[in-house]
Amino acid sequence: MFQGVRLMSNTDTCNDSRRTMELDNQDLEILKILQVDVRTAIERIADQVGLSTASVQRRLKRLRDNHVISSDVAVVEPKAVGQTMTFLLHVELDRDNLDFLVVFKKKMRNEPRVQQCYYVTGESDFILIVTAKDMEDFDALTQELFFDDSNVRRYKTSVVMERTKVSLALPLG
Amino acid sequence: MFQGVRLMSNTDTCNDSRRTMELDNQDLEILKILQVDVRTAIERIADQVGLSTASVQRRLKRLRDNHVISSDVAVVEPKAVGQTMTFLLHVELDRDNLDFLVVFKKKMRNEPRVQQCYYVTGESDFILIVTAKDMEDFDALTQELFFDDSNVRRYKTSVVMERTKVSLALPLG
DNA sequence: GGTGAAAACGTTACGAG
DNA sequence: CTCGTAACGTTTTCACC
Repeated sequence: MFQGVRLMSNTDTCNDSRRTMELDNQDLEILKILQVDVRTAIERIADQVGLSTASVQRRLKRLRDNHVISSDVAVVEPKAVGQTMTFLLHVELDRDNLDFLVVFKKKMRNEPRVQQCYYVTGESDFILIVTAKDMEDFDALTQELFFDDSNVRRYKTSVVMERTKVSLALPLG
Repeated sequence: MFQGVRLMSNTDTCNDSRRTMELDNQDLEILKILQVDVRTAIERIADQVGLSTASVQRRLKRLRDNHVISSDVAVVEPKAVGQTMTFLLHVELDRDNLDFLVVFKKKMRNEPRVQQCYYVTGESDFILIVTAKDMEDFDALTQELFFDDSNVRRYKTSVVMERTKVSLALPLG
């Protein structure tokens, strides 16, 4: 019985609607606006871009269907919800074993206090951006992530004194 | 002539509607949902939280007016718009002079390729998360940011091999 | 905090270029 | 294949309970 994953041959088309999509200037204009405020009325976008609402609508649907827009999120102010501290961690793993990597990444993705996790070149393996309510919360987190049954060789903590710029916006056009 | 910054006395009230607001579990539930998808219909949120749409509506307005929700953004997929590379930079400034700091921060906020900028404790002064179209684009950026008329003592580049987790979501409740 | 009517908004079908 | 117009359905908003 065939239990493996069905792989695509070279000639197959990758049909997960993630193929690169051509974007014209008007698409980019739409993205520029929505990157700053998703709640902008389509009518207003239409005015600004010089298209009808229907056209903007269609483009928007295409942008979302093709995962050019990967998500639409409300950005919450950390201090307003008691997350008063931000840290930046450099993490070095014990081995470059693939299984450990997979386990570690999964752990990061499942931990809400880890906002961001980057696998990088250089001395460290991973760089994490982490929020915590207070020092105690942070200590508990490092305990969970790095001591209890872990393959972390060492880690280095930087305290964020100021979140000078925090965004996911991209340069467009 | 008075040229300094007008400081608030201890007894002044900071009247920018950014004062801490009490959040109950239902507010947190609303935030949890919107953090993942701002486009969730209010009716659906109401169902999930166990309130009427009007109530959710009012809470939402309060959350936005009080900057608990600081913005609503569309997250764009970097690769889809030609931003194929991500870097993490450690930057050390020449002096801890306040004016230099202010100038540097402003530069970071005005540069679209700098997505994030954190002022941190430790060896480095700043940590940047940067996107670029390619190596050439990245080179141009470092040139602009760090060489032309700058107070940067040194910087270190890490190439991001994988954006394992990239979000601005916070742990709530 | 809930209800419901009015208004605003997003969506889709259609015909045109 | 993409546009705009216009009618349609849904969602949000708001005065009132």
